[in-house]
Amino acid sequence: MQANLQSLREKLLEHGIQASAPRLAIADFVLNTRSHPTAEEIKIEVEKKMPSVSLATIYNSLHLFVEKGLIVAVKDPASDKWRYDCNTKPHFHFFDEASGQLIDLEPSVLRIQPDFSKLYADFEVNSIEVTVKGKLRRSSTKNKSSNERKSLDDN
Amino acid sequence: MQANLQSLREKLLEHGIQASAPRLAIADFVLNTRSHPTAEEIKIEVEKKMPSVSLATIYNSLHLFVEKGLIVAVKDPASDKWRYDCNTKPHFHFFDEASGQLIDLEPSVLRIQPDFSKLYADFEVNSIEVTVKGKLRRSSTKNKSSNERKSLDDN
DNA sequence: TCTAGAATTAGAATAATTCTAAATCTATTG
DNA sequence: CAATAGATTTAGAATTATTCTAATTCTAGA
Repeated sequence: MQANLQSLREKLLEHGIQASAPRLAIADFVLNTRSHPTAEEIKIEVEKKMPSVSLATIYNSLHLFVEKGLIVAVKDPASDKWRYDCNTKPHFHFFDEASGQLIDLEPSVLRIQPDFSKLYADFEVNSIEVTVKGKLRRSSTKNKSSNERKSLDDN
Repeated sequence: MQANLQSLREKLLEHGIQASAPRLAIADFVLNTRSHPTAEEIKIEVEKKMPSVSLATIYNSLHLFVEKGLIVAVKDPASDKWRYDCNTKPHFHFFDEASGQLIDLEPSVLRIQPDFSKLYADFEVNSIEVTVKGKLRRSSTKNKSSNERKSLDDN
């Protein structure tokens, strides 16, 4: 991540976020993992590079990132924690009831067809959130890579 | 509810739940509202009839009801609270971003078509949870009745 | 009526998040 | 380059929903 520190700074600026050392460290981790980390998990990771970082800064930064559309907050289906997702494109989530792991699902795995006359008569719809719950099959390829660092050309 | 106290007792028994005064009072409220109340809201209501009830009993009873399949727990999309839903049939939720209100949606308002080859290759699916977010239209009929007491023949 | 187990209770404990107020940093201006 | 205003960060306290604990009360059945 040393290599793309400059591009990370630019990405923050593009989103109207003033860069600072803690924000860069937080963004560097959260934008490059698929693991949907919690604030506490992000702190543990950021502390490795920046031992002085406080939890309040983690929360401040995450709130700002969410507000500016850099990342998305997702409520963990099982615990009372918020998780942070760098995938801001429309997608669904799979919740593995065995491990508690949250995994992104491409939009193509589900087609959602609203009955417009029923739904839109009463509601003005902004978003549709879908969480599929169940168990990961052990042989899954998605399974193996889901916690890895994102490759750089990935989005 | 005086009239159907006996049937309420039977309903608990059918679900393997031993009836007690607090449990009957809690069930009487939670099974007869569409408002998806929180534990605290349930306590306020139950206290009107039973001022001695403790929050611990509310939680104990709700956990038991959920475990026995009498009701369903739903995480509030905005706050950190659990809400309790007497509708145990498959359905979706609408979250009104203006009021914070959670409203049941009949399954017919959305058709969900999983791409079986993509989804079931990697995952064993137990449930699909859908929350539609947006704003209630002011003229909606659902809107007006959504917090009312359920009519008795309603499920 | 007795009793064992179940249910209830008050209040303490927990844990994620938010708040507060002081300290530090940073960008900009003179 | 120095001064400064505003932004950022920080430690630690506060908040809040929920869970835990241990004592008390209730209840069903012997």
